[in-house]
Amino acid sequence: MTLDDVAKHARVSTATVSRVLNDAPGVRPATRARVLRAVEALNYTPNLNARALAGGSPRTLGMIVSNIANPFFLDIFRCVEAVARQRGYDVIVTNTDYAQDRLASGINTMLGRRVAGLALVVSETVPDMVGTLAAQLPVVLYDGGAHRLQNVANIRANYRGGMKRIVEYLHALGHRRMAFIGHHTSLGPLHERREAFLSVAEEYAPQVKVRTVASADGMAGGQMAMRQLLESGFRPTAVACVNDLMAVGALRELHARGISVPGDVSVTGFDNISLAEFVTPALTTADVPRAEIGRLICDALIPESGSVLAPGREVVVETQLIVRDSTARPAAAARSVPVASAGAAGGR
Amino acid sequence: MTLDDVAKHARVSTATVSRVLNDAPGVRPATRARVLRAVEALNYTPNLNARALAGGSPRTLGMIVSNIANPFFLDIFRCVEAVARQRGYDVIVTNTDYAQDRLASGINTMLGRRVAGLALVVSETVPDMVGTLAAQLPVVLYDGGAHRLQNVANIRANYRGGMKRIVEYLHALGHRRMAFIGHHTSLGPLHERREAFLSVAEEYAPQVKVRTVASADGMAGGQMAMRQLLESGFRPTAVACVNDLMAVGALRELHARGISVPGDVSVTGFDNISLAEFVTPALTTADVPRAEIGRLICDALIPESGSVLAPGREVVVETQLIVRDSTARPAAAARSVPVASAGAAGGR
DNA sequence: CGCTAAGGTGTAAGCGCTTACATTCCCTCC
DNA sequence: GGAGGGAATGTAAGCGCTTACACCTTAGCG
Repeated sequence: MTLDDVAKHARVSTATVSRVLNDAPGVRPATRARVLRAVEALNYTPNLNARALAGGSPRTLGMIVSNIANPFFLDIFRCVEAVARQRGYDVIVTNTDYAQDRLASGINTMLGRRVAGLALVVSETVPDMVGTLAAQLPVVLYDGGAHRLQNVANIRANYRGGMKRIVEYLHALGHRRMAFIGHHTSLGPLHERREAFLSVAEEYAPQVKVRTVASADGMAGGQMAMRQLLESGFRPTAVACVNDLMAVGALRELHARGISVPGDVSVTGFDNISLAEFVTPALTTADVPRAEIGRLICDALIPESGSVLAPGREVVVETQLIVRDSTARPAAAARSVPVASAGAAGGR
Repeated sequence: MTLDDVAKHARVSTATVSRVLNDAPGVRPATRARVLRAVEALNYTPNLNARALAGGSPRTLGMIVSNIANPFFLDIFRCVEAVARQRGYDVIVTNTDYAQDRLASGINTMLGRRVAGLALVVSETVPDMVGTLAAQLPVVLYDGGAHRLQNVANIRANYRGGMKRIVEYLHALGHRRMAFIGHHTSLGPLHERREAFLSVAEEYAPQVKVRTVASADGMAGGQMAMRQLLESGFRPTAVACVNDLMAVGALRELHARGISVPGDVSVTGFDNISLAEFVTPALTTADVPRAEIGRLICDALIPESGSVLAPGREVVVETQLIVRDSTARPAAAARSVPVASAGAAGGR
């Protein structure tokens, strides 16, 4: 089924059919109706490849995320999709699993598809490619960290601020031995959260002892990290996790060992994915507004929208502390007895 | 950057460049090297649209799922992607949120992109369109239910069998008042699970009392359904949920009301998503082998692979009961006394 | 040494669409 | 009634690629 078939059937030229399909002005209603009828009758589906090739605006957005299994990324994707869809775009997504080579190949695929714009919602190092990339199409970077670039729009969440709020909250509750559970701590933006944790904790040093561990992103990773932490001998009264998913894993390990949360140990997450409300105990976390991020991404990528976000500019979205049931004052015993094994003061 | 540029740079014709890029035989190694160097130098990315248009095999698979926010579907997607990727294909996915019109538009988009094959992993009614669809490209249907079609490959999980095993297991534990929590119970395959629950329960009638409720798919829906169930006055000692995600929501509601699981009420899920292991208590569920499903989908869609799954054929994958901590014998009181306003046992 | 047969490489015809430009049509107005 | 002017429609040139086919080497053989 091609445009030509439709044109013949409707007894018009391909140009007219094309006009109807792209609802361009200047087609007599009668003609338009005839064409639409032909389309219907022939069950015609435009060939998107041909359309893209011929230079019609592609109306497809590309998005690359680090870990689509993490609901945080998934939420962003869904928000972007919802907004884009509403403006007549669809979005194709690809996943890197934090692997840099997959990022590169993902970018190439997107480029090859000639997407109208590309959102890079990844934590891993963005190859130099991105520099030249921005010359070819609108690009927006979420969480680009150190790789923030001159000529692309940058969105980032104030992770430092959020983590600071979490640590201060824990400190205010009376916690003096804290740990941080992260993943891929070498990657820019993830590194930042760990740094934020450490530097805020340091403000309270030497009063507050810290320790950090890392594992793979995900619930299993969180569980593993908590296991390592506990086996290290360090006995934190509060554990801050780099994201909610890992916190859920951490919770699991604590439960398995009969350590009560928040009775014995407080746990915090980050992101405020919907799961955070559903685990037991419900997670204290920092909300990262995915809907807003999604909207910003679309604004930056779709020309029609009055973009607030010019290339080269950076928008910082704020996080918000959400207190639920996984945090509480440390047990009296823990508060008074400083415990010697707290030797391993964190990273650095 | 076009093929032409590369050709000029390498001082060959576009045909030769194309041959190199598709590693077709019959290019002198020296020439090949020169072309590759030019590609490198110019940082050339082939235009996938043009390639698809020109009739090269598309090497892109399409997949449509009902609810990508449900890890079950996401897992299938990831498995399909992994296998496809390994065979040089990439896959684009789109999401219907159980809406039939979005299914139709998704199919059109996929068709428009001229994907090499299309996997329909949806619960909603598949429009007649599918009939003609299969004439155009390889199509595989997962869970097509009643809409199983003659000319497409069908994969389905033995939900009935899995549900039967769950109900029998619960019955064997001594449960005599059971409920079922579902969603979209009008949709074929989802309807099937509810029916399976009811018919198995009926075998034990009138000894076993049942009740079913439904809400939206997802944790919030599960919570809502459980709330409705409890407020209805019916006091089941066991609740079977249509999937793990809803079970997690149900768990939450029980916890909020201080009803202990499995002490007061047993809960089961379905699918065995990874979250099922991480919630407290860990969910008893039925494992649906997503990896196998993913492999079957790829086999059906990618011609190279020695497809076990010819069009028109149906493959049934088996489920397996996974017993964890959310099920137990009903409390003695519940077994003898028909009504139990379960005392607060709650957390921990 | 000339002929043939491959193997390498180039040429050019599309693939299905969009769009600038040309053409036709139908009114309007003098 | 004919000229002028929009509005409606048609024509055709690509978009970047693949591929059948033509062409030109080169090597092998008699």
